[in-house]
Amino acid sequence: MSVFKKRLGQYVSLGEDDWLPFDELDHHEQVYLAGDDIVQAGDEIRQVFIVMEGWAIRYRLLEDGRRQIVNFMLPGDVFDLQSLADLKADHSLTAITECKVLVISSSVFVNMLQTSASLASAFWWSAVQEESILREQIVRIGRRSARERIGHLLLELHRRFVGATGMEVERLTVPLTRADIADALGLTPVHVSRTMSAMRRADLITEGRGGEITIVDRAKLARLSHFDTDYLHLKKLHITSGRPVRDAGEAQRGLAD
Amino acid sequence: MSVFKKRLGQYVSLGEDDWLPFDELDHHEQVYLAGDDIVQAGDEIRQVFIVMEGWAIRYRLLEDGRRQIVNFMLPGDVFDLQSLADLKADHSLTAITECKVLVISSSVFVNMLQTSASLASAFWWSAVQEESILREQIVRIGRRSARERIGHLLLELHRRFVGATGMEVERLTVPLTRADIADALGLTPVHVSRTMSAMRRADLITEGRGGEITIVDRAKLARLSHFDTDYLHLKKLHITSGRPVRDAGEAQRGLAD
DNA sequence: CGCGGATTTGACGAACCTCAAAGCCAGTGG
DNA sequence: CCACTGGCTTTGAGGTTCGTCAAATCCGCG
Repeated sequence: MSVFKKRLGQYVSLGEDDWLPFDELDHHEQVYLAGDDIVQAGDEIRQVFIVMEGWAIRYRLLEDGRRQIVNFMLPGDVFDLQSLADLKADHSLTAITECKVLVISSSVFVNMLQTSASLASAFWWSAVQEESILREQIVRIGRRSARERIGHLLLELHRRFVGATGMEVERLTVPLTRADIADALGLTPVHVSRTMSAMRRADLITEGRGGEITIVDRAKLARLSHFDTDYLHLKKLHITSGRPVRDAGEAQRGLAD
Repeated sequence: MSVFKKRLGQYVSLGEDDWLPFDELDHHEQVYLAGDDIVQAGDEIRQVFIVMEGWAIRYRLLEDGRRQIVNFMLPGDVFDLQSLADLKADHSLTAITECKVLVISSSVFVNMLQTSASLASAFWWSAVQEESILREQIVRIGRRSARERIGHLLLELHRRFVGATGMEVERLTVPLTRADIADALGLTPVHVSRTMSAMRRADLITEGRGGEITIVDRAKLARLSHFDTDYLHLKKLHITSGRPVRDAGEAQRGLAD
């Protein structure tokens, strides 16, 4: 099953049949190389995108060159649902690794949402989760120290990666430079470097070659970073007649997992 | 016309007829006093809320008491559209002045969206704008100095207030303490106080009694704060057969207005 | 007038930034 | 196979912005 069906499956249980209206959609797959723009600020977008492979960033550039990464797009993430409102993009999107992306015309997509209540519900969850991640990003950079920010971000990326791929990896390969991390967290590359060195010395993380980061003790790092998965809304619901109903068998409130 | 019809009217042109499905909705009005919680983190919300009067804040509390205000809710703002996905709130909402709020059951609200494409489009815009404001908040606290943050926030609040009420006020009455501003911008009350004093001395703002703030020279403050209204998506579109079409007569790109 | 909450001011400290040089790769070409 | 290159990371020294603590002031209100 594809990444993104797996990801939406974190929240809703959809059978293969439920996906039919989606599978019949007219779409095409597009490959972007690392560094390619997917969306530029000012573009009028008429498509919905779904990341199938690779990582991308959403960011804004200030006139003086400062950059703020707003969030990360991982495999399974759906984006520019905002295009359904037919607005100009107020930010840019760039692939940071080679990316395979599914492209669907907004109007075709809207039609699908109208025919299938369960799919609409699934994609609505995706939009809600994205917004929730934005809010958490605000808390992260507004009220946390450098070490907390980095730890918290790593835990989020790990959790999202596991959620999307279904692979319970220990080691997370993060294709981010120190500058990327800095621009996401409102820090400088230099300070990120220093802080991560300290985290390595404190046995919180280890780093291998090629951006491979291992979180040594997730519970410990979660405590130090005040990380709680609630905002990712990972509880699974069951769809019944278009209205999701909470599944009592899946109650769990996750600390670092 | 009510505040929030006026606000949604910033983006879509809806006649009185278009509002009929909405006006027939079963709803009630609720008054909250300053300090009252409207939503608490952890609540399972089944309602959509529309602020008619007053200001509210959406915030998260960390275990050690740190608070981050995620955004401000002004008259005309619609919130907890996320409740349509039937999730637990991951943040709290509190009135900071006396608030009059329209409360509508989520399921009733969803039905309305399905019957009226133009209303669905209008509320979709509202959700998109809210998300865009969140992104700008990230840029604001991630990559701007204290003075830029405060100036930028004041300009946003001013612009949103004018948009919602239709009143082209010069003087903005901001019911925020220094602690509120600090918690919104990732600063401390002390530093906010110092920075605003400096802004007064620099003739950027003046403050009267009761939280009344006047932005002396909007264009100048906008330049200093790198404020650009694009992210508020204020361009008006016309609805035609459910799909909005750009109105060529309204092209304008706003600096501080 | 006096109380309580918010704001301001001052002195000092910490977290994070800037500039700059050195180190570390991975890839390239001789 | 080795030297060279360019990008990223690390380290150091010193500076700035913002935070902390605490006292003083202001202001609305009973």
